[in-house]
Amino acid sequence: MINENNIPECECEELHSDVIAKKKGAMPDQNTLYDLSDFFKIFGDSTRMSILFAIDGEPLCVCDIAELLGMTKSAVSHQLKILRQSDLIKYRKSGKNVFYTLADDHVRDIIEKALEHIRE
Amino acid sequence: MINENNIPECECEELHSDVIAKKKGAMPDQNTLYDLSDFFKIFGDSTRMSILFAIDGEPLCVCDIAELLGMTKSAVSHQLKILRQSDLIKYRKSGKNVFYTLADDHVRDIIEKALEHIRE
DNA sequence: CAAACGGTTGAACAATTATTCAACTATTGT
DNA sequence: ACAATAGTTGAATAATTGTTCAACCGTTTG
Repeated sequence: MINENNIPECECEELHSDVIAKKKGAMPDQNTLYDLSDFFKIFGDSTRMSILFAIDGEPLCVCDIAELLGMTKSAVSHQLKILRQSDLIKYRKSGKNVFYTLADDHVRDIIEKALEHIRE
Repeated sequence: MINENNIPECECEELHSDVIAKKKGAMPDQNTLYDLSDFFKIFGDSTRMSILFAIDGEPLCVCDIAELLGMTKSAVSHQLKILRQSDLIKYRKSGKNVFYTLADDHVRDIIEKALEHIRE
C-alpha cells in the first residue's frame, strides 16, 4: 500500500493505536537513528574491525597494518579513511610514514561490550 | 603484490617486524573478528535500529511496527527475521498476531554506549 | 634534481544487502 | 467450509559498499 505521500503504509485493520501513539512520542528522531546505525556500520566490517584491534595500544603505520592483515596498502588506506572520518582513530605523520592508533577508550569499551554478548 | 598463496601482501621494504610479530600474537582469531563485525552489522541499518527502539519495553506486533515506521509488513518481517536469527529479539504468538520485544538488556546497553559516543 | 618509497585517491568491478512484489501459511470469525 | 486478516517467504530489483588497479602526491635519499 502506498499513501498519497508515496510512503508505504501498513494495511492492517486492527492496529493498537494507543500503543503506537505512545511509542511514536518516545522514539528518537530520524537523525539520531541514522547517526546510530551509521556508527555501527563502521564496526560492521571485519577488515575495519581487524584494523581497530591492530592499532589498539601501539600505533602502526599503514604498511605494518597491511602486512599484519595480509592486505594491500590501498585497501587498508581506504578503510582507514572511513575510520578517520568517524573520529574513531587518530594519526601522526612521521617522515614518509603515517602512524595510526585508536582515538580514545570509547572504541575499546564498545567492542568489549559486544564481545561479552557474543561469548554468552 | 600477490604471493604464492594468492594472498595480497604489503610491498613495503622497511617494515617494523618486531611490532608486527608482537601484534600478530595479540590479535583475536579470525572467527572472533567475523563474529564481532557480523554482530555490529545487525545494528548498522536504520530500519533495524528503529525496530529495536520500537519494541523496547512494550512488545509490538508486526503490523504496529510497520505502521510506526511507515513501512510494509513484508519489509519489517524480513528485518525481524535477521534480528531473530541474531538472538537480539524474542517473540510471542497470540492468535493471528506475533508480538516482538527485545531479548535482553544487553542490546539496550550497547546502543546506550553508542549514543554516548555520538553525543560527545 | 631525480629516483624511490609510503601513503592516498578515484573509477571500475564484484559482492552484499534492503525493499518490493506476489504467493503462500496459519488463525479467526461467520 | 469459506473469507478475511496477520505474518512469512523467495525471487527480482536497486542501492550500497569493499577491493583492485592505476595514477597520483609528499617526503626522503642518492
